[in-house]
Amino acid sequence: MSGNRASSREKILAAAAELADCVGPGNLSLDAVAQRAGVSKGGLLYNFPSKAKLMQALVEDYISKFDTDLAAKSAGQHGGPVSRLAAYIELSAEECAQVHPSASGVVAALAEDPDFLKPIRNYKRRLLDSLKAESKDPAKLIVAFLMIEGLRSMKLFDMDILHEDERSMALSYLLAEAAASQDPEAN
Amino acid sequence: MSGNRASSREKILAAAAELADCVGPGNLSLDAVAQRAGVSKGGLLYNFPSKAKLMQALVEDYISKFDTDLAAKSAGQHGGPVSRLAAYIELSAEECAQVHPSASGVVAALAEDPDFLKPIRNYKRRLLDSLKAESKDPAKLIVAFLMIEGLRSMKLFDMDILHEDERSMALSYLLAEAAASQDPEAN
DNA sequence: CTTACTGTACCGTCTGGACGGTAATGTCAA
DNA sequence: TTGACATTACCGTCCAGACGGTACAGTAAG
Repeated sequence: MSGNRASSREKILAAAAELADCVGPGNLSLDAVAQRAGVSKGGLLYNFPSKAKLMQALVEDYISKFDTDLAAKSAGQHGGPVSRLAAYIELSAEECAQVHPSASGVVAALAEDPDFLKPIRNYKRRLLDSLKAESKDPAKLIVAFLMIEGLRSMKLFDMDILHEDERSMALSYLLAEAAASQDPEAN
Repeated sequence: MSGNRASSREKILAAAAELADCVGPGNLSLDAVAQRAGVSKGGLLYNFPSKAKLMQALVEDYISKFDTDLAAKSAGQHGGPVSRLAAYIELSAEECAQVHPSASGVVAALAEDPDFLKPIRNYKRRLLDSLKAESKDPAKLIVAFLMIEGLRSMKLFDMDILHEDERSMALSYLLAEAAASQDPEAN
């Protein structure tokens, strides 16, 4: 019955993200995380030797999950393979539709030290570059990318002011763009 | 020679915003703010009876400055009066061009407690509604609004990954939309 | 014997904020 | 004009509590 290293790690990461969401990103304490995760503080520090490492892991975990999902969607997990832009748009839309912002841990990392977000910055830049390479209309790509960024930040920072019809309007615009960029005849 | 209440308030607010920018939003302490502002901690607490009030003031100050600038630009401070959408786009662009993110205090408030951002959410919703009332093409308004939101969040959270040509591409797209929404013949 | 913890005790540091003081600036009656 | 009192705007000190992190003894499973 004793510990499974991997499952403890995940429980702790999940607990940290949830807590950050409900107590506020700046008030994330190790004691609280340990309690929420159902491990002792000693156990927490056994898995993550410092708070900084926890934060780093939170961010890396978020990125790797997003990247895995993106690859799966792009490869055509349900339905045939789609363009990466379409996959990116759909995935972002799904993420924004979630009730629990899955990236609240990321915000906690920001509160602790903005540098923790550097991996995300790098990931985003690489993603944008790879999308650019596949796109025929860079201007429209930038428009779509910025819109998604806007949508995501609103959700993440609990600033979502859009009505349902406004959001669906934005989404249908994005998906139409993605389809156009994918299908040579649509232009 | 003794204190001017108003100037102390402003010095403190400015110091808090600057500090939040350079020490990280979560590490904003009253002592540090007091030192930076050139007042004692007691003096700080006299002007803002608690940290929460400071944060609130930071956010309100940011909103009111933005709103004042928007009104001035819209009324045609330099050049004739422009549409509010055009003014909004230009103002946001200027804000994003700044080296010092003028809203870093807002991020500090977020770190303390996400609820401090509610006034901003309300302001944004009202702004969007008023722009909508003036717009002939709500879909394009939403696109523009989301793009600006994306641009702003990137700047604010130090996630600005766009190259110069990409940013200017986005800006020229936005300004073209603003002009089109203003000038009935351009459609 | 090792891995993966639990649990407790503890330390040094930092933080918000309460508090008592005080100099300068009004206010106002005599 | 002056003295008495009130208010404003701040200073400097102090403190209880929270926090990150360490140390270490114990334990249950494989």
